[in-house]
Amino acid sequence: MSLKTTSTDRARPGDSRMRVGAKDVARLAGVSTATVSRVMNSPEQVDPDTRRRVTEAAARLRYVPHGAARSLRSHRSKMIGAVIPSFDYALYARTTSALQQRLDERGYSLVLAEHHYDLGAELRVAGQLMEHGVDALVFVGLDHDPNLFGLLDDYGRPYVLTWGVDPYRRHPSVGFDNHAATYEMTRHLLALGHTRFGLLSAPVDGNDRARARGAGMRAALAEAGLQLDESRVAYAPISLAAAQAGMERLLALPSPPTALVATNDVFAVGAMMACRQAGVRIPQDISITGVDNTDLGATQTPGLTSIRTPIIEIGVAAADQLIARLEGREHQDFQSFPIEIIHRGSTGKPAAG
Amino acid sequence: MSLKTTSTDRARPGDSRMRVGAKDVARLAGVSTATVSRVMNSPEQVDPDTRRRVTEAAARLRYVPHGAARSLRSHRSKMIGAVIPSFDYALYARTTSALQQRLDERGYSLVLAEHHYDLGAELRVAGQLMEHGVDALVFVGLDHDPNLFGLLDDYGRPYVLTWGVDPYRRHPSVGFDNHAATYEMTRHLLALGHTRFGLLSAPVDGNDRARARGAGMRAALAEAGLQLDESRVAYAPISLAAAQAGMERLLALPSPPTALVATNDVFAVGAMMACRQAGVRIPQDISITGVDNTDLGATQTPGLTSIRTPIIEIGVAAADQLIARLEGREHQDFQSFPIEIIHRGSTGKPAAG
DNA sequence: TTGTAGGCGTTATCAG
DNA sequence: CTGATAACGCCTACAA
Repeated sequence: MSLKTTSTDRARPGDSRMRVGAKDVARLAGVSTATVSRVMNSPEQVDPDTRRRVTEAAARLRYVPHGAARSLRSHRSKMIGAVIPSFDYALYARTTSALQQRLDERGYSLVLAEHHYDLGAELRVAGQLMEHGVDALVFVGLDHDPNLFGLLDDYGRPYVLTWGVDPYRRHPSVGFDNHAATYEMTRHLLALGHTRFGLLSAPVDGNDRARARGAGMRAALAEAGLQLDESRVAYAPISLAAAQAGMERLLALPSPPTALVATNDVFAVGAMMACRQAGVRIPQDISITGVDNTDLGATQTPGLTSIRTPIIEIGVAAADQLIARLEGREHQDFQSFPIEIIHRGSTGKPAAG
Repeated sequence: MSLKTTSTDRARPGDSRMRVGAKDVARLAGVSTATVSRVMNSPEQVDPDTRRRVTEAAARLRYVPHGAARSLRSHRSKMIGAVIPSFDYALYARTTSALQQRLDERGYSLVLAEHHYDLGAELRVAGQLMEHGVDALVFVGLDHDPNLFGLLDDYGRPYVLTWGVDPYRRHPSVGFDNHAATYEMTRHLLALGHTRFGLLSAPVDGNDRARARGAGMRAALAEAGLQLDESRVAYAPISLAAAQAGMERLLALPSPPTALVATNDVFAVGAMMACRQAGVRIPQDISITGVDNTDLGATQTPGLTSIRTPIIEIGVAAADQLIARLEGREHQDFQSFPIEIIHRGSTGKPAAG
């Protein structure tokens, strides 16, 4: 049995463990609870003098409204749910940070869940967020368990997909063109004269971003009459060590690539490490490119050529869209932000011969 | 009387906008709502056959319990709140990720807020989390607005401070010895023969970690009969650019440091960039050390000597402690994890003469 | 093992 | 502009 002070002690003076409720504020201010509620939710409807009395009483008692009761009655929780692959990954962390800041400015809180690239887990945690009564939901990517959309439909509240724009316009989404990112990058490498390409990618299953990025590269190659040799493709979960291991395999090939496209900066830096250890010079022996333009890549020697993606913009736009929808204001269901190659020292012409 | 569409109506196209409630499940399973509730919350009290019927009915109707109603009645929301400085910062993101994973395993969700190093904002968002009815709270660091603890006391629910251990044992806390981190690092640099030290630190106001790390360095120097020249100290907000600017100032001094202690890896890498641009060689001209042993530092050339801090352990321990307290199980209020120097190429003996 | 019934604290409705 | 009152959907005694 617990030795904790029990709630029966609350009768004792000075040990008032009772929660302060609207009723207490109402009594102190000499009004009804309805008026207290109005002061909290639509102050303009209340006489300034009454309002002041209530505000003071609330402050004096340190009244904190009971969110659950409010949600139950009003069907609004002032919470937004977000399900992301992992925020032990700089990108999603930054987007999520932007999202949270924007929500906070508008008086919303963020309930966050990860799924670690398991779409079944994503479905499960999305259900938990609905259980908590979030007013709207944010997801990453376009690939999801088919049941997710049924669940969302039942739930009947706004949601938005991020980091990609649904080409079929079935689901509101904000992001950028993942396909174009690697397409442009590959064009850049082709222009430098490369013909032997390698690809370091995240597993594409359930990951539309990785899939689109791989496709973008292949499209650019096809336009140049080239085809990606599948033996020069390595898949790895997003971690430096895994990327490094994948790159070691590519370097050990009889004729390794002279240009490596990594689908994100973490992979690119892992590849750089493998090159350093193997004595392969960048960019003299191999050019390496990333996507997302993170600090990790920018601070390498040489600096990593990468694609700047709208990491912050996505978070802000997602927040703005959802809040606009919740408040019945105008909004855009689909938004695609521009991207841009950032040239640094990790790319160059292939070695002659 | 309820006007809810019954389960037979739900096939009707387009009209099923009514939320499915326990009542609907009860009707379909031929039991009372009390039994539905029992199946959800204490299944072992229900006859296996009844349980199965209810479970099936719930699945069929895709019943999602209404968390707000549950919270209101049961005083448990199954949500844990965390307030962190920023998760656009790899460290806190990783700790938070570990925290979230652990909570998820135990059936809790995470409500997250940032304060961007503003203790007033921290107090405010903590109040919001309480409003949402979180069952417990996690904070970063030992420095907080004095009113925060009053608020927490009113709230009467568990909380834990992280990334430091309260020396006075006033507040449950899990972390490590920030003072020791830079103390050990400075000893290492002293042993290499350095005497002219620089410090690159976060602003110490309201940031006990930064303060303790600065103090640890000064303590080691004092033991060696040295004193840190305040002109060789630069303060910067946590960003590469700010750190770089701070380091540029130190490098421009008449006699710049031969050893730089940065209070975290981001600062150290910013300093490295400033050195590269200024043509200052690492470690021949200057040794640089970080704290936290992040990928960012590990992948630099040369690799950054840093202190491994218990980033993951803190998150797991915080989750475990709070859940144990919520469930009335045994737990440790105070936990300090070990740290360790990771030697890489960024440190060496000072140039002769 | 299961059902009945009341209320958690707030807000929406309606009347004054 | 303000007050009285009835839900919101669930859980928990208590009774059967």
